[in-house]
Amino acid sequence: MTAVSPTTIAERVVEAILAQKLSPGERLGEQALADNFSVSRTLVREALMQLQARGFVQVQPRRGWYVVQPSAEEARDAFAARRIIEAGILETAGRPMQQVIRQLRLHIDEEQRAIQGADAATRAFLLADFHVCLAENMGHRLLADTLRDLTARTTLAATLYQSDHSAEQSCADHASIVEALERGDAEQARALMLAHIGNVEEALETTPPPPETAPGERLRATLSPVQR
Amino acid sequence: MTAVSPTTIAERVVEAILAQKLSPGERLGEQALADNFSVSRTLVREALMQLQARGFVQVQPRRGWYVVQPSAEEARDAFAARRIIEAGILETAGRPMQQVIRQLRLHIDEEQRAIQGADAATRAFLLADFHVCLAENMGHRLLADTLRDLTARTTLAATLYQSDHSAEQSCADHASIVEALERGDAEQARALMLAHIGNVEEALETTPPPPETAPGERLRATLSPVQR
DNA sequence: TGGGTACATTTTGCATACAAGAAATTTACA
DNA sequence: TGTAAATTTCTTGTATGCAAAATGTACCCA
Repeated sequence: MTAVSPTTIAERVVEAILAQKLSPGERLGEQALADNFSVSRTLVREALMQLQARGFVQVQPRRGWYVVQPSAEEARDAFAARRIIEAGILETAGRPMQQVIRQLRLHIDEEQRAIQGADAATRAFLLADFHVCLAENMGHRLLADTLRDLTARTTLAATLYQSDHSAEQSCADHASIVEALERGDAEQARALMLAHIGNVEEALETTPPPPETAPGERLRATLSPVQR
Repeated sequence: MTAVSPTTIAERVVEAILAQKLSPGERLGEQALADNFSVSRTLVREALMQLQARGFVQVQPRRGWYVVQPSAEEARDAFAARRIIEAGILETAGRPMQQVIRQLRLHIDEEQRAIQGADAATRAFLLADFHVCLAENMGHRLLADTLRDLTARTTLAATLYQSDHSAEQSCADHASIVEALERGDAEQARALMLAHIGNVEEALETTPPPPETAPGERLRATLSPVQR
């Protein structure tokens, strides 16, 4: 297998979380991960420390590492943060957005293909990635990084609180946002984005089944790089 | 010495960076840090991986770890991100802010004391921390974390590009922002915040002396917890 | 049968050992 | 004396070893 740095491992785990191959609350055994990537626990631990700093995993001392299980409040926090950042990005949308719009359209095409063909894993990943792409293409690299983490958190919350929000709906929302941008109507794009985030947030069940204390073992061997 | 976890080490290093005890571009030797904290390189590496994920340090493979040296473009990016986030936070400022304002006033008092008495280190730290406090007190914990990293970056840029912006001016800006909030004039607060960030950004020399390739060795022993 | 204690197993936390690459220094030679 | 090759030293990258804590299991006794 090709060389695996701690950063690579961290990436793979994030992909797996976003693609719902790792559920919130799931335990991440150091040795299990090490075996999976054919490296020593040292590298795994370094990767996990990175992910801890980014808020993807928590560690309970001497107990183990767990995929974060956002509380309802933390989920609301993440949505609130996203609203501020994404609205802000669209507010400052300048004129020359030909290239941006082209890129986003390509992304939406990908989303649509995924909705028809691919698994829920890839769908969720792409739907979240749209927001990251938007930020990146608008020239906000740092905010794109932040959004990558925030969308991961909201996606996690969606699986945890059994969202029934449809991928089709999200994809349609994305399309109308891009249309507004194309018309040069940044204000409308902003409004649509806020509505979209609101829809997704409201699709979460407000009173969830008490987050099962995750006996979900088995670290599915599916930590391979995301196939798109 | 009391127990030092990787996270503790990371915190100390961040404090040292914010307090300008570590300059941008400065090399961080693993062994040097390990000796400093009386731990093994393992813990230091784990801490550095955390800091890498948060954008505080870079690693050049087989060469070493360095405090990030934001390019002019990256600095602009960080300011842009801060504008979006901080303006967004003030935009959504609700009514009941008694407690928030009290806290912020206390912080400003601290800033003023630091301006008269303390070293440049503590001053810079507190001035950046104001923005983190604001976010935190407004209930945006996640954005507060993000701002901690972003303000660190802009502070770094300020030392790197020889900002001549005065601490007094910043502190006065902070005070007028809080005053606007107290009047319930969120829109004004937002405008003042944008102006404040703009002032700080413009104080950076646009064409800096080519960032000296940092022969700055010597990892000052001053990684002790910040004294305030 | 139920409960509690002792023992075994597993897993994390941390240090250390060792290999490999980069930089610094010395040596060789023109 | 200056440049290039060779060697030494330093530093990072990764694995492994060991101790401590937590969990699981067997056993004993009432």
